[in-house]
Order: sequence, then structure tokens, then C-alpha cells
Amino acid sequence: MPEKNTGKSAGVEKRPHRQLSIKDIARLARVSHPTVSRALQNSPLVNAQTAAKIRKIADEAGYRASAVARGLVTRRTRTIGLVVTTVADPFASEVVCGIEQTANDHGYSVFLADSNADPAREKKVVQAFAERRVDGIIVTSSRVGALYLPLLAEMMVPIVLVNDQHPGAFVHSVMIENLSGMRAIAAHLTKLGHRRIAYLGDRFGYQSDVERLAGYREALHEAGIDDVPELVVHGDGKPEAAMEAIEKLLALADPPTAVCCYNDMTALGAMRKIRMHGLHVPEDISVAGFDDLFFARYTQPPLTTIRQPMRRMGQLAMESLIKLMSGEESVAQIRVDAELIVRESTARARKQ
Amino acid sequence: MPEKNTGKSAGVEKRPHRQLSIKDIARLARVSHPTVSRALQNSPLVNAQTAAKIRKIADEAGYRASAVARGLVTRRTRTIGLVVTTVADPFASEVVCGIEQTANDHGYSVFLADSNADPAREKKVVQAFAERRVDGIIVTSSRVGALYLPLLAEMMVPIVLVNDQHPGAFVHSVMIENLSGMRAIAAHLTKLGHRRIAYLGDRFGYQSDVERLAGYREALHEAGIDDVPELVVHGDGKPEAAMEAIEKLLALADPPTAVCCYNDMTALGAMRKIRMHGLHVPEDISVAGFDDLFFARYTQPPLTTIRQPMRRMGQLAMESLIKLMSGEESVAQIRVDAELIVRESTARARKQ
DNA sequence: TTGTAGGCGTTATCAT
DNA sequence: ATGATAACGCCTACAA
Repeated sequence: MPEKNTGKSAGVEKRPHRQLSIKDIARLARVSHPTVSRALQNSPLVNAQTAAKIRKIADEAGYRASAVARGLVTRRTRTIGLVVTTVADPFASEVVCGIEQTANDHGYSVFLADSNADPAREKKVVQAFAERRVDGIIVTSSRVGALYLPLLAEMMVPIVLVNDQHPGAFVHSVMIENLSGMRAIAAHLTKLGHRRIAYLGDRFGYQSDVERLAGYREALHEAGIDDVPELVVHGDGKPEAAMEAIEKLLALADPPTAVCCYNDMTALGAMRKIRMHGLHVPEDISVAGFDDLFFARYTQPPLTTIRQPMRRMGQLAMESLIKLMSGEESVAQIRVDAELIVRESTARARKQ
Repeated sequence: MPEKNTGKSAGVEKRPHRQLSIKDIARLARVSHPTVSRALQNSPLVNAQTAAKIRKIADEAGYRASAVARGLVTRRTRTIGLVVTTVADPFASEVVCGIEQTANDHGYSVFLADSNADPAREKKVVQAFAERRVDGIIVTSSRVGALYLPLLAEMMVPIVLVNDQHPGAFVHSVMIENLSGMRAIAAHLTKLGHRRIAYLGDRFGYQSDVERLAGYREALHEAGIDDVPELVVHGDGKPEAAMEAIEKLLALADPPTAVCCYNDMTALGAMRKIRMHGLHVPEDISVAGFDDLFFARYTQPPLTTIRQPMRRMGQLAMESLIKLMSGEESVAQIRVDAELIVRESTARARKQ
């Protein structure tokens, strides 16, 4: 029986060629299937010799046990679902990389899904994960996290969030130290003699933006600088919006001498626009980022920023999830430290 | 029976809580399971009224059919494996994004795996895909493609390659028009009056590097410029190596007035190093990239480059794979056109 | 140490 | 139009 038609309307689909099954190996090895199963799992309940023979035969035959059949009976697929706003974002892709490596090292496969910050798509994606019977889920940098919670809760599987904008108290998460990170950047600028320091944020109200803004404020207060509302503007975490937002700053009667950007992507747009105005970084205005994406050291000038250990954060998230999936406890909120990286986009303030 | 211990050594693992099955829904709806199955598949073989009732009940109960059980019987998992050198690469992540979206729109889920260009890992990854019984595989920007072929061939599933460095004639692939793309860039430079134009390539011998180098040469020949071996150097497609490689060019007694870089990442490193030498782009030397990654428009100066429609290429690859998985024919080699994007990193050659 | 007999949750086949 | 029954490929009692 090589192939047979499924009888579907199109009539084009065919059943794929049949793979070797455990029974085929059993026949070849002249033992029963369970014995093959045991041998392949290195069970001590099987004679070492026969086990070796079976493994040899299975190997030569190119036999691969079906994870789907195994998943059906064990009720664990050794699969996780990874939701990300979009992989085409340098921050997300680094985190994904860390997650994937760790998952792989522990025998897990990962289903990747982009949500595009589209609630409808997000729902589809989570439902797909439910049908796939994933053992756990990681959500990275979600902007609509609030929508997940009910959906995800239904699935009855552990969930870990990475830098989520809506940290529910009851879920597990890995987050960067937003506040102290941004405080370090802002303090770096005050120490360089800056007094008019602006903050170019993400969308107003996002958790990480709130925390970073708070860090910026703390540093300024410590340096005896009062809040100046006109120096706080918001973009959306991407270069385009940053180019618009910084216009407001540059149009000020007394423009800032330094700008703390929400992240490196924002800094990228800010630096571009500054240049388009004929101004120079850092001579006319200092610019700092957050994330330390790969391009930060190659911008002109190289970008002073805060390093987030993105891969490490992915790894931590996956390790946490693995614990949870094994029924163990795991730290609910993991906070990782940020590191100030001083490059050339920040310099001493000119004498006013 | 809420939970029971598996009896594994650790003793910590538990069977996850039982999900609703088709039989549960059947009981609730007072029909047989096959009828539920049919109703949920919108089969015409079931009374419209009862079908509606069943769907309502299933929906309210939050029932999700198990894709793993379905996969076992249908022998199709509606799952694909996606191998990428590393997602933490802007080119790859864009392609992945296009693939994922398209897959999702067609009801496919994608397993993502990084190979890290490590043959051992690559093997593990492909074996995992085999065990997962993926219906197809896409490999993006592989640098060790040659290793795959035997492994992948065993799997008996369709394979599509995206910008692979070792295009086997017998596989399906989506590739950018490397030659004409690089020729367009080089021609753009000759038209600007440049005569000493360098080529800063990827690793020597890679298919895409060979093709782009050929395009560069064609353009120069058309402009009546002879080959100058010392003007052709190689990096590895990343900024660090580019910084080293361009040193050779800058150290020349008669350095080039323009450099065609293998890709944008290479250009990023090249521009940085040029600046470190106190030179300016494009006044002292023009620089061009290839890919049009997101940052290209934000470099200082913005980068002249060749646009690869990365998402589109991912989409094409996935669509091609879907056809193949359905047993249809599909174009073996899809070549997509590159588009010249002129920005500010290239300018007229100064009078010598 | 090994084999036998279930069952995991679907879809498919054959009755009815 | 629906229901009984048998796979799918594996794991896991339990029996031998």
C-alpha cells in the first residue's frame, strides 16, 4: 500500500509515504514493540545486549520515533509556544534566539508565532497553541498582554512573560531593571554637566515606559533638577515616531542638551532627525539609548546605551518555564540587571 | 482521576490535567463522537441543526481539538520546520516573519530552530523535525547546506531553500537576483564617475558572494574598467570582519573612491572604520550595501543599497512549500528582483 | 527480562 | 444523517 487518495474534493492530496514504525523495528529485531520502545528509551528493564542490537537496527534503518504518537499517550508534547509581536525586531529576535537554544538543549521544540500586536491574530495564535497541546508558553514584549490572560488561563499550561507591558501579578516573568537602568543613563548625563535633559519615551502608559521615565526623573531629582514637562515626549519605540517626537524638543525655545531615549530604535530615529537639522551628536546634543542592540556600536557616533542581556533573558525565561512544566516551583518575577555602556554619543555639556 | 504520578525517578513530574475530548462533547450533545468530528469539520454529512448545536456546545465548553491526535491519524501535522542560522540576524528575522505569517494564514504552525552554523546542532535540529513529523521544511541562508541534503532527503518531505549558499539543482528555492542587483549598485557608482571601485565580499566562495562579485565585475567592464585584484577583499557578512577587511583597502597606495559591500551589515562595519580613519562618507569614499535592512535609512549618512523584499521572499517560499506539501508542482527556482535604493552614502567621485 | 493488552483523541470505514 | 468500530504509533501497566 504505497499511497492512497484521501478522497478530498481537490483530489490532489495524497497520504505521505509511510514512515517506519516501532513495529517494523520490532520485526527486524525479532522482539516485541514494547521491547524496542524500552531499548530506545535506555530503560534498564531490557537486556543490554538486545538493547544494543535494537538500537543498531533502528539506527541503520533510519528510524525516528514519532513525537506525535508519543505526545498522544504521554500527554506531554515537549513543545512550547512562543508569541512575539514580531520577530522582525532586533530585541525580540535576540530573546527568541536565547529561548530557542535553551529549549533545544532540553529537548523542547518551539512553535513560533507573530502576533503583530493584532488582537485577532493573537487569539488565533493562542488557539493554535492550545490545539497543538504545547506544554508551556512564553510571551515576549507583548503590547496587548491583557488580552492573553483569559485566553491563556484556559489552557492550563505554565506561562512566562518577557518584558511584558502588562505584568499581571500572578504570572511568571523575566524583566529588565527598567528604573535603575534609565536612572544610570540619566545620572551619567547629569554628571557630564547636563541640566536640560529630555526623555523621549515609548507610548504613554506602557509599563516599561513608566518605569524608565521614573528612573530618568529620579536621576534628575538627585542632581537637583526639577521636572520640566515640556522635556518629556513620547514616540512608539520605533525610529519613525522618534523622528516626529524629537521635533517638539528641537523646536523648543531652549532645547535640551541631552536626550534619554526609551530604546536604541528610538535613538536611531532621534539621531537621524538631529542630523537633518544640521546639528551634531554629541557636540550639540547628547543622545542615549537603551537595549544595546547590535547596531549600537556602529552608529555614527557609537551609541551610549544600557545593555539588556537579551539572550540571557530568553534563556532565563525558558529555564523558568521548564521548571514550571516539570511541576516545580520557580521564581515568579525575575529581574535582571541592566549595564551602562558609555560610547561616543554622549559628551560633556557645553558651557551655556 | 485528577492527576497521577508517572513514577519517573525525579518523582516530581505529573500528568497534566486532562483536557476535554471529543467524547466529552459527544456526551454533552447526546451524539456519537464521529458526529462531533464531522460537525466541527463543517462536513456536509451532518444535519445543519445538530451541527450548529454541537458547535455551540463545543464552543461554550472551550473545546479545542487535539492537533496531535489528528496528526496521528491523518499522518499530516500541518506543521513545518524552519531552520535558520540564527534568528538574531535582521535578514533572517525578516524572512522568518514572512514565512510565519503565511504559514499561519494557511493553518500551518512553524517550528523554529537555529542552527548556529554548527553542523552538530544542525543535525539535531533536523532529527527533531523528523520526529515531529513536520510536513515540510524551509532552510534560510544556510552556510552548511551541503550537510542537509542527505539528512533532509531521508525525511521524504518537501524542502524549500531561501538564499541558500549551496543551491542544489534538485531542490526548490527562492533566491534574490544577486548578480543584477550588485551590477546595478556598481553601475550606479561608475555613473557617478568612480573608477577605483572596491568590492568587500562575504566569505570567499559562497554562492551569493560569487554572484554578487560577478555583478560588480560586469558593471565595471561595461564602464571600461579593468579588474584590479587588490580592490577585491572578503569579510564574513558581518560588521566586525568588514572593519578588518576594509583596512586593506584603506591602506592601499591608491585607495578606492567607492566600496560595494556584500550586504548592509558589512557596510555598517565599513562605514564605522572609515570614520575611525577620519575619513567621511561619501565625501572621501562612497559606500553601498545590499539588503536594505531596517537601519539602512538611519545610518549616517543613510545607506545606498539594494532592496531585497525579505518578507515577500519568505512568503514565496512558504507558498511554494504549501503547494509541494499538497502534492502540486511548484516552480523549482524562484528568482526575485532586487531594487536599487539610492540614499546619501554614495556621491560623485571627486576630481582626481 | 520479555510479551500481551489496553488506551491516548482523532479521523476513516463501514454499517445502518 | 448517524453510529459502531477500527486504525494511527507509541507507552505502560500487568502478566508471564
